[in-house]
Amino acid sequence: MSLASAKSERPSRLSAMDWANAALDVIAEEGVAAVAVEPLARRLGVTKGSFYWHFPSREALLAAALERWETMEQETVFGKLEAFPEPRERLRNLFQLVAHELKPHKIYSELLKALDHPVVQPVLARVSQRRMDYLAASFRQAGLPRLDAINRARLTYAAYVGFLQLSLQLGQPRLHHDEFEAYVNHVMGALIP
Amino acid sequence: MSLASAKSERPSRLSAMDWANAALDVIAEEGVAAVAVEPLARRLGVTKGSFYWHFPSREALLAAALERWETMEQETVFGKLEAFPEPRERLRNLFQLVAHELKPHKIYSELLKALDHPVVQPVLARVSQRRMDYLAASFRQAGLPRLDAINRARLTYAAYVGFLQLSLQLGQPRLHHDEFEAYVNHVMGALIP
DNA sequence: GCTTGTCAATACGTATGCGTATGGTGAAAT
DNA sequence: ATTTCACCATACGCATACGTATTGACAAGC
Repeated sequence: MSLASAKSERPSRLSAMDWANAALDVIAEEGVAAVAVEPLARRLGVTKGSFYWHFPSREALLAAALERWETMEQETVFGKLEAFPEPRERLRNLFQLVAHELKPHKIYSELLKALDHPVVQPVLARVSQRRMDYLAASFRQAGLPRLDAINRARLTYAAYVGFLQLSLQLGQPRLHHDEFEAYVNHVMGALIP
Repeated sequence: MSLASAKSERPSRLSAMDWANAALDVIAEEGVAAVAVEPLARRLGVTKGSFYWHFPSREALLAAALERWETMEQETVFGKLEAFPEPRERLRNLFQLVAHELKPHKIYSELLKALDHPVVQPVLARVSQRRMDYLAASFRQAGLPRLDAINRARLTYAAYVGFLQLSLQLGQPRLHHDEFEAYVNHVMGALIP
């Protein structure tokens, strides 16, 4: 635990980033709708008098939190994949990556449920587009024709999004480790050329 | 327009089913969170004094609406497919069906975004499970081994759910008719054995 | 024609959320 | 030691939502 990161430490004084981080925590746990000023303040051990010093509105907090998430996102997901130059191998590792680190995808999953919100929509549109472009480029390098690569990327990303919602939100494919491993292998066999 | 179905007809007196239908309309248009008593009453040209005669609470309305949707669901989606006994052909028609009738899937898509709600969750769990079982059985009949059929069903349904969220909610793959047709063909080529 | 039952209007109480205004506090700067 | 400023508490106004209680309208049945 660092100086001012944990929730129950009372760092005495907060910064705007503390609020943004707390907002991201709440999004991951209870969704965007649960990001309310007074509950957040209680969670941080202060009152909303503090909040409105750091932010002019709830929307501003959401925007700041999402901006923070978007940059973190880009580094973690794409950074780890540049180590694999061979496209097929990179795709395999992409699947393994999103398969074994389900927790960091909770936020993405919750944001999918809040696409009505005008602040959320453009952020998720950018992130999703970047990822699909990345997928399409990888499929292209793996030998698929241009249009096939694009459609395969759409299908692959849709499968990712759908699996996220079904497992994280619905709890539907409640798979154990072995079943999950078998599913990932099946997906890779079906989607990687 | 029938006797008491349209929104601006003022049928003078309402039934519980009218409220449930209106709730489903609102879910399709604005999501579950938008199902509020007073706005619904305004929409129907009455006040909430009417509502609380038909239903004891908002939750009861949601439950009634979802029950109605679940039964309608089962008839429309599965009924049209029993005409095709050959499994591969049936799968093709299933894809074509959900591909060309996107509007009836709006409710499903909105319910996916409301899985936090305790009334929504079990309904969507049942519907999704039935559909995945149906898919798995079809893949099995198409010649896939048991476990492969199950995993292929998971993958296929995840692709369906993901495409729904990406297109209906995010508006991400904003495809024209030809592109869409090409995508569906690509999906069928990749997923149907 | 009077009663009864069904559906609806009105008024009220309560909770929660956003945002504002204003005053308070403690630590650092001078 | 005093001032200053960043941060926070408190109190308020307002809107929206759920739910209750009471009264009213209107058609059907007797």
